[in-house]
Amino acid sequence: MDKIKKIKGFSDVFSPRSDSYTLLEAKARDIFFRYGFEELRVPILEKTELFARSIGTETDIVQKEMFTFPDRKGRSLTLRPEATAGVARAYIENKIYSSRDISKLYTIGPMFRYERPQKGRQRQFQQINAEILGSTAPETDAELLLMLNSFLRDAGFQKLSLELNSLGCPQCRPDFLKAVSDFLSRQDEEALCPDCRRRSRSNPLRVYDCKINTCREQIKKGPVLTEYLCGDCRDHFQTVKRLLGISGVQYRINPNLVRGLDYYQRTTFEVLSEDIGAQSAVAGGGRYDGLLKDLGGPDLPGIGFACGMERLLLILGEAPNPQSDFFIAPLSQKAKEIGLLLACQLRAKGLRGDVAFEGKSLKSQLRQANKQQAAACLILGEEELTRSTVLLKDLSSGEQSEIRQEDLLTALPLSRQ
RNA sequence: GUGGGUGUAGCUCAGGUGGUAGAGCACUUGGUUGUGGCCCAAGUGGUCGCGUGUUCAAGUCACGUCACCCACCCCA
Repeated sequence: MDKIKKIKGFSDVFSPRSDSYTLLEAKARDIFFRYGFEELRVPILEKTELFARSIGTETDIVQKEMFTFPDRKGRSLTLRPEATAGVARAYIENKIYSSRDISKLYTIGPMFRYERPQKGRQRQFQQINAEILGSTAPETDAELLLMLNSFLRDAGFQKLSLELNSLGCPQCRPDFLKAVSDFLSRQDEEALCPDCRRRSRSNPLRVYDCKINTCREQIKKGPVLTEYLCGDCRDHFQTVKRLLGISGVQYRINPNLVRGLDYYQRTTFEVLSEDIGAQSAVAGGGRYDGLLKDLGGPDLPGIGFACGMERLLLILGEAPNPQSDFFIAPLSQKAKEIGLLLACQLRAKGLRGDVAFEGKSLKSQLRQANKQQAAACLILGEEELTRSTVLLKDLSSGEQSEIRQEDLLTALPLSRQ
């Protein structure tokens, strides 16, 4: 029989890696709670049209990166490639806006993109998402970034950098796009790389993001986005920058920061790490004021970010194995019963530990206890049973003493505090 | 979708010019009729990714195929 193997780009996560996820999630929940956010759980499967309409039919994500398939009745479904579309859909469908002006929502879970896997990129990956719906105030942008910053710092990330840009709005961006197109069409085609020649027609803004030196030289002479921002966008961007400044958040303006989802406007940002390979963005997001309306909802604004857990954990490295408080080594059949009952009592008091039921020698049981890094081994032999005691061996000092079973709890050394 | 790299024990890897497999770690047991970590000894464990070909003989050579990794692209 052939073994069934997992599919490309998916992974099985065992402890201690799985513990790292839990810990990171817990930190996010704690910070987000303090910022007044509420958790929203949305489906991971949606109608394909939702993503096509929100992310944009011409984007790479929709064109070639989605897990899309027909259901049993022939309707096209897609495993979500990002969270915002589903959150927006849920917000509209449940008319959340009718009972409150502002909604602060977060959601944590798996996303799916059909890409070639590499370091920091798998086909199923875990994201932490936060969205603020219903406010155009630049203070909202700043607050969201402050929260992201606070979460990342709390989780222990030091060397990350924040890049910021404004993409303008439907009033001013068309002028800029036209200027870019005009500029590119006036350039010598030979000066651009083949990709950029294609981009200059399909998605001119992307040319600004090209890493080829000759393209960079060319685009340096091109129109600058910030000079095309309308008054409102300029003020908005200015305020966001000022608020970040007075809050002590370090950031860098990156006028070439173009994001791959069509719904973004005005504020966009990415958080980058230098230490995790080519896929360096650990978080990213921006404002999407037109999205809800485009999805058939009310004309309300929104802003949000997504945080890639695998990429963050790449920086954090391996978590230590969890330790336990006790390991019970019974030396007879009867002792296994007593051991089971004692373990149950200790666990009821909040301690963690195992009982060995395999009937192995004391020597191998102690080896096992040591391997598990248990703080103490409780030996239950014939002599102990007749006296209703246990032999308590402290595994770090090696000292042991015989104590009464009812005194166990107070006598145990603790592995963790 | 396009490149490049790697597939040998549970893990990390050795195996000049072809002669059907090794180390370290891990695991099990023993060295102590009931005592871990260090040490010592023995033991378990391999269709050498898979297939075809060349050959008396293939882990080693050729072709194909699959998987994984890294990068491009794109993004969390």
